[in-house]
Amino acid sequence: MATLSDVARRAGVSPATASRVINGSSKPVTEDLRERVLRAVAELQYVPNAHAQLLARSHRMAVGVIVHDVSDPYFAEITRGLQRVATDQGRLLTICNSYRDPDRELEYVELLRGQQVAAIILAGSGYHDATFTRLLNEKLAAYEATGGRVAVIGRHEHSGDAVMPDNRAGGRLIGAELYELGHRAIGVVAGPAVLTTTTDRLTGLRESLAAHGLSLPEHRVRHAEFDRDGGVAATAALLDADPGLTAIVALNDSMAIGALALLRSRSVPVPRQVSVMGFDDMPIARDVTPALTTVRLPLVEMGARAMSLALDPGAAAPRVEVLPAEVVRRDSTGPAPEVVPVRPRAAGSGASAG
Amino acid sequence: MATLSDVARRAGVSPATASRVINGSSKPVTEDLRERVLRAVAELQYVPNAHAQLLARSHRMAVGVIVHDVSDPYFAEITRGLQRVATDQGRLLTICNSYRDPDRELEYVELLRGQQVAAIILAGSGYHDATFTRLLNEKLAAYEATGGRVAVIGRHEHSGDAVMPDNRAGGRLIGAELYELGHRAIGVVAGPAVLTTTTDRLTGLRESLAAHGLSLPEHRVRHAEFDRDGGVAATAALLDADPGLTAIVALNDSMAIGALALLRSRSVPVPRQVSVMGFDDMPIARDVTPALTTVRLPLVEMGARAMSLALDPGAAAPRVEVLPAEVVRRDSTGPAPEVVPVRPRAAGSGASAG
DNA sequence: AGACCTCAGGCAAGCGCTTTCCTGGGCAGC
DNA sequence: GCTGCCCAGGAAAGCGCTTGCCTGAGGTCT
Repeated sequence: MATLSDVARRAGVSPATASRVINGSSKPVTEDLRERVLRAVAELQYVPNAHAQLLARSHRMAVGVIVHDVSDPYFAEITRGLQRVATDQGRLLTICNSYRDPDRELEYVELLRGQQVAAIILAGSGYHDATFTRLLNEKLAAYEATGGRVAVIGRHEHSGDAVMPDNRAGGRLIGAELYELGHRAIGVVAGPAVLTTTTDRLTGLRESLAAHGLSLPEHRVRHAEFDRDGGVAATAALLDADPGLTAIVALNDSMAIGALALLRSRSVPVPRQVSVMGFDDMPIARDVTPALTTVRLPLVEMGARAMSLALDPGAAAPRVEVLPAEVVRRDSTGPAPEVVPVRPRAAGSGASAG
Repeated sequence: MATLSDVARRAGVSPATASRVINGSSKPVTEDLRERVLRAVAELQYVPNAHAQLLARSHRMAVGVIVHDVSDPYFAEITRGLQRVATDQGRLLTICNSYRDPDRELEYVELLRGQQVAAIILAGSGYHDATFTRLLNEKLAAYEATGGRVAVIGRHEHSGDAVMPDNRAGGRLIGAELYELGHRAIGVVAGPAVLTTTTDRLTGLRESLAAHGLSLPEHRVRHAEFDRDGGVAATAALLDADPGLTAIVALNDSMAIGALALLRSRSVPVPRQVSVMGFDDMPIARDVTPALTTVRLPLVEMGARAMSLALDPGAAAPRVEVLPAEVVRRDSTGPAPEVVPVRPRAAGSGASAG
């Protein structure tokens, strides 16, 4: 591997001059020398050692991101937003998948700290786990104490800058929507109970149902993995225990897709017999059949905002931006069977604010 | 930021000893000192500077991966395979998205080289572009000359180790399948013509149709972006020009989903009036309606194999592993209308090897 | 009891780069 | 013609870590 000294030697200059030419330093270099250096670079196919540069330079350019899983569309969208702002500001992104393992999340905080990133962004639900939360906050505090910046997406446990999707309001919207359609027997396909996202959404749903004097008994809430197969399993359990359900709420779209798959396999007509609502509005939601009614979260925007917060030197007080959720009506919901709906519905699949 | 010297000073030992304790060096350290060092580490929340370590150490642990877009399920699956093998061998993965921009791909090769990665893996279609190919090969050769390892997935332009999905054979399978079902008026929803993946699959399809005396006129092949919206656009163009088509082949599943969406919006029954076949077998293919008949590629396996090749010091001769494609029959294909099918089909949605 | 061996621990030389500070040559000014 | 200034280029000091080599204390063998 060619080094800067090799280049300098070949060009007949000092490493200092070579460095200045290569980095376009403000210090002027004679045209003649500049050319010789550039020729040497080309001839040797020289590429600077990024680690040596980082070690020698003072300022850090990279930003670290910890998500549950980038290949999950929810995080893919958020990452798109993060990426956009980062690229605009000439920052490099290091993306880490925790695969919903809190320990791995802690490890990644250390790893990113070791990589000297300028900021760390934590995306995705927090955990109901006091020990973990304390440990995480300690590590983040240590990082911030040495000048690192931290921003979180959708986690209340951290006291710094945050972008918060309004999960609870989204849950309320679902309750209102289904109540209005006449649904009274509602089952919930929920993600792991240990995730705050799950409980927030559930709390909102409960609140709006309670406002109408309805409660959500425990046996009508089934927890499973936050993915398609979890949705299949939870829906099956729900239906087996309670065949009379007229609506199923999945606490994210992946689970909703699983729910639809199970209902189809059992030949349950959606929405004629059972309505299904999801959460997140991932891109695929419009392409399943029936197209999924869901609660939209501005995922790309959330990523963009979080990155802006992280890169902006920042006010003294922590900034918290709450982004609203809205209902997107498509074809997977309809009036509860045997009940006159409160409000007539169009058959189309257009979206509208909730 | 605490440094190793800080730790050493606080523990009352030399940096050398501290380093040995922290890295679990083979050199023995007295229990007493070891404890003091570890305590100092904890108290200072010390995390080693990864760049300094990489600079000081000789061996490289990270592996670089360049894909078109990880959030595309095709690459997400491949990445899963890469990740698995990398993790097993204690390697860290740096993932770069080129977003199908050849220039960005070149930049990333340099970037990864600068990061001193042990290997670079290029996943995703190559380009029909001689200049780019030459440039890329030059850069890769320079990297390999300094001990770097390179493996590619699905690119013939590189002469080293490679994992090749059998795109051409897959194309042939599609042709055979549709011919057998009686389809004679077939349209193709294709990705960008500049991608070798597109042309390979198309070539295979043409070959099998030619074997039956059929040709594929240019106006029945529409090129667009390799995603859902590209599928919508190309299918619309296809149908407008030729309403009598009985089958549509999409050269990947994302486009196929777009095709299904467009057909639904025009109320064209699938597969009764038009059959649709995809390519890749992404996970979502089974959850759209009708479930998508497609050609399965062992994506995870491809990633795993590529990583194995890249990490295995390697034979002198380049190793090329060709992985087979197989048809997965689901519900989006059926006999051509007005034609008695060559072979009767079951109504179920089970998958079976082709 | 003396010579020798063993082994824990420290010294210091890098890894490849950036950047401050210094040097020495060329020029203008007096 | 001499002093002083300006400026391009170089020397060298790190950045934070690893590791080969050396040292000196303790133990062993005769």
